[in-house]
Amino acid sequence: MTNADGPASGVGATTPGGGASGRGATTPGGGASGEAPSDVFARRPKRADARRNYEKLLTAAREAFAEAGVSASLEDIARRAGVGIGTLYRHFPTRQDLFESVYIDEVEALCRTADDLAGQPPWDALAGWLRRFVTYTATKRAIAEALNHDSPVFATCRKAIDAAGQPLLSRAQKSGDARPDASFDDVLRLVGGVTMYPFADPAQLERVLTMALDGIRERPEG
Amino acid sequence: MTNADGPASGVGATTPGGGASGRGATTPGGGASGEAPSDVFARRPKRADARRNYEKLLTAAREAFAEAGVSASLEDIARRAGVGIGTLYRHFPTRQDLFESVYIDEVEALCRTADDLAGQPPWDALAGWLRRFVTYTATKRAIAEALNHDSPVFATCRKAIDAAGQPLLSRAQKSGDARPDASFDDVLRLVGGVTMYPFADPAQLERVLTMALDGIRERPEG
DNA sequence: CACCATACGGAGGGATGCCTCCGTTTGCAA
DNA sequence: TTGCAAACGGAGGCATCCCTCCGTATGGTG
Repeated sequence: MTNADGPASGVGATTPGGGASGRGATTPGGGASGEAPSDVFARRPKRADARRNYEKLLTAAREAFAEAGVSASLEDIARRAGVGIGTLYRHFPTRQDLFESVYIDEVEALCRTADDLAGQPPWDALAGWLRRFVTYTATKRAIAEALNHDSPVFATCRKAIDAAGQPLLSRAQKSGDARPDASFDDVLRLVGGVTMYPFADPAQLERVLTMALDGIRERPEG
Repeated sequence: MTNADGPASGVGATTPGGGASGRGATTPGGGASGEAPSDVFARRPKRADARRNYEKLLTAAREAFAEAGVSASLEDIARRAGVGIGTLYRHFPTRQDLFESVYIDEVEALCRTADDLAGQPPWDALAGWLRRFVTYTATKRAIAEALNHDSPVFATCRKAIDAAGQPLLSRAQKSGDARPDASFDDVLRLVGGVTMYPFADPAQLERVLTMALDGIRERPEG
């Protein structure tokens, strides 16, 4: 797995001292109980009903952000999830927390697919992962501009994506399939941009994606 | 001074007395003015102070949208422009009007560059125009998601862009420079996506743009 | 079963934004 | 210079959202 280590489980639990929104309370820093964090990101609640509501909120938030963008009303999200507004705030003290949690879910799924593709030939592995990356950006697009890019969560996720995808690119470059003068970040920008606007026609997505991949591919001869 | 003109033309002149934001319709029957309107979009006010404020508002709006996104406060925009909120509403009865006006400005500039490039070799002309297109999308990005895609203004702009760029692509395809299996819309999506996120490093923008253009280019061998 | 820590729901105060309305100012033509 | 239509500014009513607070409900354990 890509996660090298896992210091405290709650990467983005609550904003540290300096931050605004002086809540706190939830997920107290002192909860050093002996749980084995399965990954860096885990921070699900433990009681059954709480966990259920947590999931419902996450789903509702994903939908709401996709539909209404980053300015979706939190009260509407609570309504969609069928819980009270208070419950939303307990789980996600700030709007940022909600963004981050939705985002983290996506990143985890994306990183997992890199492992699944490890056995493929270099170019196929890279192309396959980039295809998966496109669906990731489609979800991310809605909340990207509001994600706090200085947040430690964001940095951690970015590192996880790099760790998952960078090897695939390097391998394809070593084998001569991918052009050598492209950085990993270049590639992500090119491919990620493809979903800037939603596609009505899946066939078109396929065509555009093919063009993007051709742009990444090494040209046959000079 | 000496503004020698004032043809009351325009796609969406100010809403008539009643109130509802019924757009369009204008299309003055006669076009009795002696001047040939250089484009379909013009709808500037005629009195000097009004025109001045109109421009100030447009500039302020462009800035505000770029910074704060589509949900920028209208009152803040009026403040930036140094005019009262009432003035803003007189010129732009709805938020959509403001979006559209900013957008139209950009489209006009983009279309003009197509003419400038007409004399270039096929591929150079296409590539040059697509480079300009990138800067257009950078501005558009902020307001794109809020633009009413059903608006007649949007449709008109889209047509104008097609009319400006499509010939460049066709020419490059006929000359064998651009791949034949790419529609104009495909190309715009690929290139436009490049600016999904702002670039800190101009050199990187150049690299990614090169990759995108390579994806559009016909591959050397068969 | 009984207890209590944990979680829940939603009313309500405060803040902000949207948009209208109207008294005042100003450009410009006679 | 004068008169008036056009444009201006901003107060204020209404709507919405954010977030807190606290009484109530419930899961899980002894």
